[in-house]
Amino acid sequence: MIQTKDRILDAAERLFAEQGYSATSLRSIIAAAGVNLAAVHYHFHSKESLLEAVILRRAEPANQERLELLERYQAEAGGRPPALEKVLEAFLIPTFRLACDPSRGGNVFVKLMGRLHAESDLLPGIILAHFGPVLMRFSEALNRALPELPASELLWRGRLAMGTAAQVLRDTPQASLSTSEPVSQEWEHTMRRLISYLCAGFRSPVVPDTRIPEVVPLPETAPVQETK
Amino acid sequence: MIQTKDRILDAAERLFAEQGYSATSLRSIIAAAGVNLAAVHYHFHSKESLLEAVILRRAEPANQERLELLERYQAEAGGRPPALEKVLEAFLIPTFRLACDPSRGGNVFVKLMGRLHAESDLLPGIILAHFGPVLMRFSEALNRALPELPASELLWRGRLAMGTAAQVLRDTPQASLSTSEPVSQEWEHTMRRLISYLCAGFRSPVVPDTRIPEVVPLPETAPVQETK
DNA sequence: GTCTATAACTTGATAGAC
DNA sequence: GTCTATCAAGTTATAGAC
Repeated sequence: MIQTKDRILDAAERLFAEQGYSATSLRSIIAAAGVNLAAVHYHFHSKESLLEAVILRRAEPANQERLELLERYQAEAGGRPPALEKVLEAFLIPTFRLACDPSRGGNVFVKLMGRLHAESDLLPGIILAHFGPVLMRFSEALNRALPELPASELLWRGRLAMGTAAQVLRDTPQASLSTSEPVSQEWEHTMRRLISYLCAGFRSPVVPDTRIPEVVPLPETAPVQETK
Repeated sequence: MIQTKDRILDAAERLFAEQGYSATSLRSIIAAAGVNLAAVHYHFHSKESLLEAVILRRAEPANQERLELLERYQAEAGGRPPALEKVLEAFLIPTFRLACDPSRGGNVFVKLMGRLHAESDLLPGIILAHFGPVLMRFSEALNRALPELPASELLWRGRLAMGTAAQVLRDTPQASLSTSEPVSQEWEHTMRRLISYLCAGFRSPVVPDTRIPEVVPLPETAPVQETK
């Protein structure tokens, strides 16, 4: 029989994904899991810690996979930086693999991540800290795949890409979850389409900043010649 | 002195945007607005109706503007369908105009919309109904701007674009709100960059569907002629 | 580890005086 | 229209028996 701890995690994962964090009460979770309220506090101290545990259970191995994939692609490229497509793939494959493996939460978890991405203002920064190293490695890889793009623009587009991906994770229906093992076909296609879309965005022409730069007044004590 | 009703709307708008709908209590709203709890129920029946009122106050005129702009661009194009850039502009200009007019909620409202876009599973469909006509007109315009793109792909990319825009609205800092009137410069630039990014995505190559089509078995009892 | 019981508090909503 | 007072229900969290 499945452990109480896992049943709580499963139920919480599903309900958080469906209704959001604050809209989901611990009581609805224990009802769905068929366990006692006190068990939640025994295993996970608090509601917030429960959310963190729900996330870490999936995100930890997925992030590991992401780094391994990126490293492999870098090795395959033989010294040269891997192409943009490959970098995105290294990030998205583990994501979509989660999405089609029922034993790893299936569609539910990625939906949760898509949600939290918007709700995250009130999320404990601790959670985001777990994604820190991964994000750093990938932004570095993006930088090398798009050397022409100014760093600030790259950062911005990176965030847009995250928003776009979150959108896909959120509203892709939970269709083929009950189907057989390599459900991947549908997801594979979705991922290819997403990557094509994202690459085009990353490579779109940079719009020059035509703003009038703010005039920063020189300190009064500045000598005359310094203005040049 | 400002009416109670408006003070409630203002406070609710800000708090919903900052914390999300379910995480914001009516009591925190009345505290911020400096009004009585009963006043909320007097003016807006319920919490849900309050949210609806908050949205409609801004969305109604913005949607009007969107339709007018689209119509103007169509007239300017003289019979021919306006370019993709123009269609996106017609949708986004009113959005970003909201974002830089302090008297119309400024950054706060667009942030709320960015949030609700993700939280919307539990939102009353009534609200989305108000956007219905606008979305219909624009998807039609998009279709004519991109005649080569299959309808299903266009719909999908349209949703991605909404997700991308929501991301921008959500995390653009509330910087220049306190600055002088035509704050627009910063937003104008942001909008241009967003449009460039989105156009590239819309025009990215379509990934062919390599999935094996599912075999639909014919019903055994079906007579040959009856199907028609 | 799992339960019951309950504390301590917050929530949305309403009735009724002014 | 605006207030006070209050309801009924729901919330997270904990103490203590088994």
